[in-house]
Amino acid sequence: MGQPELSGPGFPNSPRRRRAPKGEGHRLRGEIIAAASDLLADLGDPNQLSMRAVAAAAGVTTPSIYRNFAAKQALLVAVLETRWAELVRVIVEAASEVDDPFESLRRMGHAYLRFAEEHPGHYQVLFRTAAPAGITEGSAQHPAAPGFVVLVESIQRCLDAGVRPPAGRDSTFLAVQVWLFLHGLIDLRIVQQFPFPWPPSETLLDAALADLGLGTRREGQERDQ
Amino acid sequence: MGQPELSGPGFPNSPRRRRAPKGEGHRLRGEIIAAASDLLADLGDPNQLSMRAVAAAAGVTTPSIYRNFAAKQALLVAVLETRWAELVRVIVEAASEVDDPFESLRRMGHAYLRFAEEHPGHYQVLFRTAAPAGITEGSAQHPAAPGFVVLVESIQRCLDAGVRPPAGRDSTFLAVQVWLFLHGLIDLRIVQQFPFPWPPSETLLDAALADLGLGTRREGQERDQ
DNA sequence: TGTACATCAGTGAACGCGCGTTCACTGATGTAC
DNA sequence: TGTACATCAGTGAACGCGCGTTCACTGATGTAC
Repeated sequence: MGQPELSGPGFPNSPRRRRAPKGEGHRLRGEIIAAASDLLADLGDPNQLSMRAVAAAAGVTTPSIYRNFAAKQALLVAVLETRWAELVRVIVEAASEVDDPFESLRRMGHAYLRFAEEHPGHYQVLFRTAAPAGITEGSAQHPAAPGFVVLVESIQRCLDAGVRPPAGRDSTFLAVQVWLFLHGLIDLRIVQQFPFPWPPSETLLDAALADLGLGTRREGQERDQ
Repeated sequence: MGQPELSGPGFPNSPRRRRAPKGEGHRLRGEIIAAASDLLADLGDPNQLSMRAVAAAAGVTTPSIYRNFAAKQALLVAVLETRWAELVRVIVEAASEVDDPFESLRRMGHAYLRFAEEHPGHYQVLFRTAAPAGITEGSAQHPAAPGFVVLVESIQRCLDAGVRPPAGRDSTFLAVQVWLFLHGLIDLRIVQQFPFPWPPSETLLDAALADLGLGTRREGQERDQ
């Protein structure tokens, strides 16, 4: 019982999409980005994303996409920008939840983990797609830059609180260490789903922070010089 | 001047491949694996590898591949097996170069880094391709297993030498930490070529080992209990 | 030593498919009179 | 208020391409006699 759902463009009796008022054709643009983003969340690979699938998900025929995006690459760039903004927003929010710099850093890391767990396809796409056109070697203009800056600042606040890091490490070096560890964990465990009896992600992250002297210690503090 | 090189199957005047003696058709099998492996070293993505390209690189027409491999997937599995074996071989060799457990561990890590730097496409493929058929959740049968075991043993030797690791960590946990860090570094820096002013890889690795109490220290040792 | 024949490694052509993209078209929306 | 017309968001059909795979075939290798 229940007809298979044959509707949308391309199917018999498909109702034509109600066309947008003049000058507001760009409304569809947002819907296309959202549709492509949703599909990428599952696929995790831009090569697997077809313009036909995006069109179908947006409830539109394929050529309609080309009114809003010159080519597939342009659509991908637009999706990437929204996903980067989302990731940065999530970790900045998490970091500003509390005042204690160590707890703040910890929450950032956990938020980063959670983003990857909840949207593995997006995490993959963020790092696996060539940087948007116009962004070259310098890291300053990369959409990841604001997020990394927040991490460095968060660690600097811990250092300012009196932590003595291992010899010769500044906040940038420590940020790189934290980021690499988190990325390795996410990529192997969540993205590649490498079969392995992994310890809990939170345990691993907290251990890594503790090893760098950035853990949230409740006793035996050596934070004061 | 100089004719464009039009030779090989499919081109005019192409010399037919000299056929192998009877019963030795499997000789071609090895050449196909080698050709596919070479191509993957550059591509880093099995989806980008075409059977036509493999055939051309092996100096043979496409259908010839199907005498040796039932399908593309079977060829990929065969390539993966050779690449995993190579990676394990390289790190085992590096670890056995010296007796000192700390220096041995350090050399393993550097060998792992070097493999990824020299064959980024292969490193990518090892972790990005679904495990060969028949290998499921248990990690024991995964081709990476022997390599990981060597890492755990190497770290255990350091612990046996008297190192006190951070509270409650055993050699397996420490091995996971080292591996995740290395993988994160390799994936972001070498595979994804993420634009960033990276510190030298060796510096990062040595710092990570030192943080875990596994560094090669020349003075101020606290290894003895 | 010579000839007829079976084997099977490798070939050339073609299959059906999904892809990104293009094109001429349709018809609701909005405006001019 | 009513009608003719311009605009342009969205459509349906098709393009050329590269892909994995299949098929009937070719012809050198090796063997039987």
